[in-house]
Amino acid sequence: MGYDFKKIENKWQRYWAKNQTFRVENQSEKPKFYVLDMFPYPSGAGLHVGHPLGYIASDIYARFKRHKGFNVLHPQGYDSFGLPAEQYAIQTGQHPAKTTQENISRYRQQLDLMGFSFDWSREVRTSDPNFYRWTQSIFLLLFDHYYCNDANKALPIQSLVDCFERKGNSCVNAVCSPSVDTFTAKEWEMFDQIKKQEILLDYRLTYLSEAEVNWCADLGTVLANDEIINGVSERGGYPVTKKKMKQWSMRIGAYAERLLKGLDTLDWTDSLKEMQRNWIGKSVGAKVFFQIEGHDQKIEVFTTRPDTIFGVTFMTLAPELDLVKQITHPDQKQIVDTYIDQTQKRTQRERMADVKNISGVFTGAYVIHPFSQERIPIWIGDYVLADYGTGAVMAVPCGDQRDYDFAKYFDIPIKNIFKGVSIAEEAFTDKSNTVLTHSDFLNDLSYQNAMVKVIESLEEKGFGKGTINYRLRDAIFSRQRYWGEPIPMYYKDGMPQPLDNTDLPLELPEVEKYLPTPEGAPPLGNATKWAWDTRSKKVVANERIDHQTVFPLELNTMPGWAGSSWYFYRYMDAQNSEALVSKEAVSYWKEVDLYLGGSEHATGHLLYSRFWQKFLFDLGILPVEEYAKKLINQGMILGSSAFIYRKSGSQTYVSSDLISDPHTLEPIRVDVSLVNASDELDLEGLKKWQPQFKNAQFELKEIVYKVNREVEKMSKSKYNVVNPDEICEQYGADTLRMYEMFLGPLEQAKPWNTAGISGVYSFLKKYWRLYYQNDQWVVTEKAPSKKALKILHETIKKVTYDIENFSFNTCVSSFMICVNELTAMDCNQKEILMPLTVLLSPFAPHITEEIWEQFGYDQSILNEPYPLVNEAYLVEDSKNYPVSFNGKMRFTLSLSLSLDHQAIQSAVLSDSRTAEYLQGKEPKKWIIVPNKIINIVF
RNA sequence: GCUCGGAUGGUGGAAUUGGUAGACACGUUGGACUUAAAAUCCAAUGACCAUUGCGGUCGUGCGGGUUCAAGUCCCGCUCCGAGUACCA
Repeated sequence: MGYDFKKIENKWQRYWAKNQTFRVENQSEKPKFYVLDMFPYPSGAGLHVGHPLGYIASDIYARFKRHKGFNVLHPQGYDSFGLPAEQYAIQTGQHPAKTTQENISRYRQQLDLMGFSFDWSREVRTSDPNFYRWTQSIFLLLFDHYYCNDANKALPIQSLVDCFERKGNSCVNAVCSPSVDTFTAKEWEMFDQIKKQEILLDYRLTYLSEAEVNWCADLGTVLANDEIINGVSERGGYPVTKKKMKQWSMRIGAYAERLLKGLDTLDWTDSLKEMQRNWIGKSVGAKVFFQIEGHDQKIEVFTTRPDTIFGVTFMTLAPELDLVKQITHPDQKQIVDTYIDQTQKRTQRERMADVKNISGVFTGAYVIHPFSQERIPIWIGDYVLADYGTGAVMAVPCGDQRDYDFAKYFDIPIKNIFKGVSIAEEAFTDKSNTVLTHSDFLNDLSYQNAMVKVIESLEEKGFGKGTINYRLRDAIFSRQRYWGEPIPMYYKDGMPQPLDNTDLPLELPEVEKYLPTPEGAPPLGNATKWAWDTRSKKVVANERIDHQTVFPLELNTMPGWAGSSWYFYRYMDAQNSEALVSKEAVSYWKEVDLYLGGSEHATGHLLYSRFWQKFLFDLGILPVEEYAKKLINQGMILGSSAFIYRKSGSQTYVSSDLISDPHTLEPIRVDVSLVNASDELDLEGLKKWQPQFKNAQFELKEIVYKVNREVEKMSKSKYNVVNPDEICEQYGADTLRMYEMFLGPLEQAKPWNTAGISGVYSFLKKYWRLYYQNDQWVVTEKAPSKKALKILHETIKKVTYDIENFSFNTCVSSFMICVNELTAMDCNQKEILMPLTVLLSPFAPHITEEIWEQFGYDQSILNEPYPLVNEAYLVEDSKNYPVSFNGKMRFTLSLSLSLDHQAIQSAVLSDSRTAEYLQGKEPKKWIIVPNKIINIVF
């Protein structure tokens, strides 16, 4: 009997489940190692071959580390709150919890088929009340803390209250909303409760505010910046507009600098770190205040080029600013109002698509230049964004291209303040090579020197201040959805009040409908039992609301990233009902040693989770400031869609090798399972697949219909999904695992192509035959040859090195070479084959278990690096040997395993031919490249 | 526009980081075994020239440079991918 993968895989998967083989304890003599995957959202479509790529890689690494003697934590769970389950619920009325449960079961089934070594006893689900109870708890902690810039960490809000009572807020250096006014201790005492709460809300790390949000009407919810792509929603591609709403936000900006600095300590790819750096968007510059003519108020601008302040010829404000209406001159009111109206009507997408069109209007108002006292006209224009900086720009057309274009378009004067530079065509934006002129006290200074001097002067005269600005904006935390974590807040006198930690979890209420209410409230507004009784500490029916002891609860839920921002700590202690994770567990596991996931989370999950980490670190709950020192991004596996071509308006389809004029043809996607590896379409299958093809006619060149292929994202709607279950059925899980690794470098995106899988499959069959031939096990105790040992140890060396560098594709190649050579030598000694099995087992765990059962398991070999062959000799028949030039001599050496330079040197020197070339001279310098070439300088 | 990647046979991709370019696999061609098929095994396979020899020439997107030696390092381009986008 040959290699019966079905029998073997089935047997071991059951064995592992029954014996809980991969269960891991929170204490051990061994060193610990934590391998984490980004947990999946269990969608209704199930897994396709792209999903497991990262899981296979992490599983290989986890199994390898176990062999190396580590206590390995390798858990898995589900990010099970989310929009698709809710949308499905809206359409069908099925409770999202039910569909989610079904999807999870299906996922689990598929994951088990691939033989992953997860410790399922630690499974987490973000939608489980026992889990989200702690997500809510973290929310309450954020609510109960503020960020102190002096201590550079989060502190309890009570310490802020103490400070207000003693000295007011002028001495407080904390991160807060820009609207906060200064007050004294006395004034604080005089404020009523509501006012006090309002002020505190301006400091809390999670706060409620009237915010301009990205509203997506089709989804009925607010979206975060990273959920919008090209001005439309990431999910569904619906238009997004701006809208003002009361929203919970997270003061992530407080951590901007630490999030930026922390990147330097992380072993992540440069591109990913760069993405986060850009997203945080630090820019160094200055705030400058411009007095408005005839008003008390000043306009505050942020600029990175305060050195060009004498080049200012106008100001531009974002049309959304409230200030605009206050300062607009009556003569200009109509035109300004019309303009504001227009911009508000435009969606974000239209505004973005329209970058080239310059628009704006003059307000009729002026500011006074702080240094020159010149009158400077104030314009509004939609190239200025309300939510970056202060929403106001000091326009320097000679030094900024957008200001330049705006000035040219509206015929505003342009003042050149750069010596020896022409600005007739475009602005001069080069900072490295400037000399200022027409700039009063900054004349003849370079960029660097002028920056220092102007900021000094601004601060001295009170005209401004050196400032650092971040692009990173506070993250909106409210979602108008049902299927998310309830926010544990109730409302008393319009002010939010937290539940106690001991009252958690605040469980999701049942609702009749999952749509927003007719009044436009979020879906939780449909719940009839959604009020908080402060005496019984229980959720009670809405009709009992009396605003004395029973209050309405918050209707918004948390966004998708809430649970995923800390789930990896829950795995350490998943059943704990006392704390989100116990001190013992967290001090043992500490942090994730290897995190694997897609780079699409660069500015979402991977940033938010770092923020929560730093916050919980400040509170002493977590022991480290960065939870994942090492991160690998697996590349996406893409689908290879198949297209057929219909003649417009007919039922005739033209084979792709006959196409001459593509314009008369409509491309139509067909299911890839109907197409073979040579791009030939199964016509009978197609006719059965969809009724529209039943009476189709085909124009063929040969006897087959050829399709065209195109690489795109794998998705059900593109009919290009390849299912891992089918591959497991046909070739087995071990083949699938190895083939996915063999496909190419882990981090690279690549199209799925089943064509090459037979190579890996025949490798495993060949491997099996090393142990099992003619219906019996054939491994012997005979001593192996030196040559066989060399092959083995070369493979151990190479594969060990490659696994540690996540180069799994070359590992598979090394295995193939090894088995090919061993087969050719007819090699079946136990001393060779057993170590090989240990080495291969992370990749193909089922087949290797089967072999261990027969011959036992010996891991020691992985910890003994290539001890057996360590000598060097010169290749006899090398055509290069020896070559002499310019006083250097080149040799070719054999024997890869010798890293011992002494051995190599003595091998060379003891050769008679060497003496001939050296002619008695002592070698001065050796350049040794093992197994390659050595240079000797003499 | 800016930032970061990348470009190697018919295809996916190797190349120990400056040391025999094309490992390994797919595909293709030929052969063995079979009544036949499947499975398995063997051989050839970058291009061109010579194939009555062993061999030779060119070759890692393009153009230069450094070096005894460059796919790899430096300078200047071209094309492709990803991220980001009026960020003042």
